[in-house]
Amino acid sequence: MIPREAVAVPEDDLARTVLNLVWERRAVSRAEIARGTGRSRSTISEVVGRLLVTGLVAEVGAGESRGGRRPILVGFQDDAGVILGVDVGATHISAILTDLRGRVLAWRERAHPVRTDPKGAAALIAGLGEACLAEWNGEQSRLMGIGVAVPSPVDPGSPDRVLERVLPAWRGHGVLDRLNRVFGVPVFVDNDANLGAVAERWWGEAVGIDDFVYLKVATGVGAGIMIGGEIYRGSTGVAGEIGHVAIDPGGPECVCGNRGCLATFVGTRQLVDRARSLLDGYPDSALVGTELGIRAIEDAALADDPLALQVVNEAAVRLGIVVAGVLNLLNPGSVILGGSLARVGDRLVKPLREAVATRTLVASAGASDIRTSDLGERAVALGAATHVLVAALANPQLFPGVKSA
Amino acid sequence: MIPREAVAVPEDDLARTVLNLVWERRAVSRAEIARGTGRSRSTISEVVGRLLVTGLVAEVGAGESRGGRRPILVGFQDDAGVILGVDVGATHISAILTDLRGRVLAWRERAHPVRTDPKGAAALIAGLGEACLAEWNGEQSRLMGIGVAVPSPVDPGSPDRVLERVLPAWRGHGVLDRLNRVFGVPVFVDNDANLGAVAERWWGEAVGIDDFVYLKVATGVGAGIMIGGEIYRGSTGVAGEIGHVAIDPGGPECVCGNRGCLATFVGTRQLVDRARSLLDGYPDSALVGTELGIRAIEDAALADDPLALQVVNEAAVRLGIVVAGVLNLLNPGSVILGGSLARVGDRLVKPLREAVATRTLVASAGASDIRTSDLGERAVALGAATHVLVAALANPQLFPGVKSA
DNA sequence: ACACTTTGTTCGGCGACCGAACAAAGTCTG
DNA sequence: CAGACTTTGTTCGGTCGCCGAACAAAGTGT
Repeated sequence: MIPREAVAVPEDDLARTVLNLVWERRAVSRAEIARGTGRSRSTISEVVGRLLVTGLVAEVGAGESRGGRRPILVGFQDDAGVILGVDVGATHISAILTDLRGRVLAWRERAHPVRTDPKGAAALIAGLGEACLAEWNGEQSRLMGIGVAVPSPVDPGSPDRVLERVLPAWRGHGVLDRLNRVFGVPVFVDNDANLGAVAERWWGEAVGIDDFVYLKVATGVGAGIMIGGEIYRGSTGVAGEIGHVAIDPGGPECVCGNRGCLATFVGTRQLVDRARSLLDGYPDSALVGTELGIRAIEDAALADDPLALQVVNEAAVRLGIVVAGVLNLLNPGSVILGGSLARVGDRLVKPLREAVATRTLVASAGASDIRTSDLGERAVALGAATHVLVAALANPQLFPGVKSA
Repeated sequence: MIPREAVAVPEDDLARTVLNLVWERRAVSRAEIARGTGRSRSTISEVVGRLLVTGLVAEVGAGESRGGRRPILVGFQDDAGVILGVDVGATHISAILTDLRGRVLAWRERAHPVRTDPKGAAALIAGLGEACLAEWNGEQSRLMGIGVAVPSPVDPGSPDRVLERVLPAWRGHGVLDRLNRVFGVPVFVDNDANLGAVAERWWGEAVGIDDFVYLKVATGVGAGIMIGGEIYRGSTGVAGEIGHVAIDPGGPECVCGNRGCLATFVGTRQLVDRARSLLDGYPDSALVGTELGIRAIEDAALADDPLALQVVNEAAVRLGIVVAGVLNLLNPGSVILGGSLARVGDRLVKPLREAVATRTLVASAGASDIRTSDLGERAVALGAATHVLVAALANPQLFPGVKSA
């Protein structure tokens, strides 16, 4: 529709600043932009003029008068581009298509043994992505980029686009290159917990919070650490890999070789095993005689089944030990619980808070509230897509139709 | 000597960049600066010209030819200003005077009951500062600013210059205002562990490391967290206050109300108490019959006294539990042990490393080496002074003789 | 109806920065 | 050892981003 052919908005610092301001404020007048950026109205007028032809912003009517002529509102065009987010989990793969405001345009999920069949996973990712685009039914050329979440650390030096040495079994399979070829857009990768944190920071419980920790409790346990509004990856990219924090010196041996790691107590497999071993003590539990699965346990907990609650409780206490350490060390503004276990809500958070209270200073514990995510199972895929949006807002060349001069 | 009267170098971005480059490279040609900053030689020539008249940089001879005319080296003048750093400890106050390269020009220390006598402390700080300046015997007008380390969290929103509500007993005593009035220069404040980390990052074991944790073990235990080369303070300023991490659910009760806090095991008081209770088991120890003090224990440990080594060992294991958590969570490039206990060196680090090894993933533990500081007892005061240097390099207006146009 | 505000545009001008040109002072080659 | 080539640092005219003043348009209040 709109002729969008490599319009010139180079690495223009001011144009980027204005674009970000318009995104944040959704619709804002040129005069307001001038005040917000400290530039003159004449300069802003010129910059906005260049942004208008990219289609990323548009004049969207008049605003309220502030005692004089009514301002022309310049609004960010959320539908100027779409982003694909992919969540590669241990057992499932899901894909999400969003606009530039994080709205979900399409979603697809499929179970897949990711670790043992990387080749099939690559094909499945492409397929789910195609399916999302087909469901959306828009022009494919508006696809800006693809974000991929992997259940594994990433290289902190070059977390972008590259990276094959993530999943050991995936080495050399060129999954990302393939995605790039199939869809013809840049591909970004990061750790799943990190991207869950991104989703919370932009659309969830952590909006406006610069320092917080996102705890993903699903197949495994991992933390995404946001510091100063940016993902913190550590010196070698394994920051937040808290599955192997030792919380019980006399605990069971872990695959990592140590004893009593958090991962020996919390995680899909561990909770199911624990529930099974408790079955005899809870003959009235709804879980007796069923095929035990994590989903069933979570559902049972939501229905206040005593066995399920006991399992959740124990997990909460174990998590609480680690969360207490996090609070004392990092003093985050918030701790957000995500992953499937977050579905049980207060049944997880309440005992966790209690465990934390006995292990932290009032000053640090009081400052950060602990809550569950409400983004649901799509959180990580949404975060993956958002990661691309963040990259584009920092470097508008990634937006469709915006090219350097 | 040099007429230095408010020469014009405003918030000039380029001038600041050039100044920082010259500081880093110590002496560098204009052409080299042009290459390093990406500006043209003509532009750099003009900027350097303005910097020369401030006295912060000077032409310091010719460099090696690279196949053509020999370059004129522009060198940073380390003695263009001096900075006062003050370490307000729990039992001692010390002051240090440094040049702009962290060289110690003078040092003074005195025991003082800081918590119970804030008024006297304020006078003592001023006195020690005056004494340092007198020993140095230079023009007082070259004093750029004062950095103060306090054994208490600071407000993350405004860690600069202000802040009285730090030490409860110090409230409203206007110590900083008084310093400002007496010396007529800006005063900056921060937490002691944070400033210890700053010292390590600029002059110690962490030079070139962006993400690391500094652990100060002295009267109490505290951590300074450096992330991306900047001090991380947390959402309410208590990040790094790890004294009350619970490491032993069955441990002794702590003043904070919880049980088994790190602070109940490690710290001057705790180590001395522990040594006393072990005396009976070590009749051959050199510490038997002496007046037990932390310094004596440290000295004994350095002489391989078995009792002292046992005390250090136990502390190392306790610290190791917390360090392991830090490594798993933050994956820092390094963990640096400071404070008086760091004096014992490998006798602390070796058992600590062992304790850490059984509690961390190979991936994170292997990446970050754990070592002791070699900055000694002056580390924190040095860091306080360095904090002012950092502020000045970010905002050259703070340098003497540099004013806005 | 009038004075006053606010918005958005036009236009002349300032200043930061660049590139070309040049002199000075080196190195390298035959 | 002379001549060709390099590199440095300066000078100088030109470009470009941004500003401020001025203005028309479109509001608000009395």
